[in-house]
Amino acid sequence: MVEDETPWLSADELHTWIALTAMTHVLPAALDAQLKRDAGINTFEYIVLASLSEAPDRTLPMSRLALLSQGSLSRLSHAVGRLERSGWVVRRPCPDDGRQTEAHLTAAGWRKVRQTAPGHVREARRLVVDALSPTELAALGRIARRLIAQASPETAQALETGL
Amino acid sequence: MVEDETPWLSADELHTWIALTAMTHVLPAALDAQLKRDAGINTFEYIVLASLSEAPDRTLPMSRLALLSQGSLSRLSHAVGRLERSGWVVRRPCPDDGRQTEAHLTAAGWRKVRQTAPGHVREARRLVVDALSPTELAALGRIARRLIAQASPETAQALETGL
DNA sequence: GGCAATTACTTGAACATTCAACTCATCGGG
DNA sequence: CCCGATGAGTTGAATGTTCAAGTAATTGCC
Repeated sequence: MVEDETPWLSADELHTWIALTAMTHVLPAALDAQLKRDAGINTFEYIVLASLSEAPDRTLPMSRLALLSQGSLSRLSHAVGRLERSGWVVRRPCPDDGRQTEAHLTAAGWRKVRQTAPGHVREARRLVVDALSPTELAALGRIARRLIAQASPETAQALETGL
Repeated sequence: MVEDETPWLSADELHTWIALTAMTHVLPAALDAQLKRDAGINTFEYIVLASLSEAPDRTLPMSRLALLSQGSLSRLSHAVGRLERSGWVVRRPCPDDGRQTEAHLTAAGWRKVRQTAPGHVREARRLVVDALSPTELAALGRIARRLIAQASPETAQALETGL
């Protein structure tokens, strides 16, 4: 605990800071609410389903899925458990490597994604993409990538490569 | 469910969207981790303590505190319960209105805030305020307020007035 | 070629948040 | 002045997330 200058924020900085924290709270909550209301799943589960739907053979090993969905393996394991109980995903041992488990999107899961995606994208447009000018949207993207690099270099790395 | 054009995102829009969602995930997580590590409390509890510390007599009715901290009354009630068990807050009936409960920051709670705030602000600077140019920061503030207005008009309203 | 790490996951308990139900106080007609 | 509606808050169960511990397969190295 070094005894340095108190690094308090200026009025302007504070104003922005408050808006930023409110945004990081309100935006995910709105997306989550839309998904729960219209599809009965939360954002994380949606991302899992969507990631699988875009994978070759609609199948991914759990560890790769955890990277794509930006969640811990434990969180993913619980979530896939729920999705499995709903009949949207099945788990099976990976042929190549006995340690790995692969998650596969079922036909019902595929239908679920197809049904759910449009509403979700519509909400993303309404809340963000169409609410800003193209210039602002691009600026937001640059700023977001900068902040991610600062807060979580691993995530920044994953975004650059893993797309 | 209207059968309109599929409203999918362009590559650029998608790129920005992914960065934005990653940011709204990674930034709160980093702040939360710092507080848990250094102070043993989560962000919500910190905001509650900080709000009380700036209130007249370091006291606020629960409902006002819920507004300031942007949480439900139930969430607040549970959180204040924890803070009370730690000895940082006490609850007492409000003299004017028997329905209300006021939360008051104890001396220990005041010390806790004083100890915790500098590290939190330092992290806020490191992750955001000092990571962007003043121009970018201002732009981020404007954009954030716009998105809040879109996703949660009540919150936008609260930010304008309730500061 | 055996065994100590490491990798890939799962599990269950602890914790936080939400949701619905409930209590208690006050307000506003009739 | 009483009684239904509203407001303020609490509570407990259900759900989701994290955390620590555990299992099973595989790699590396001596």
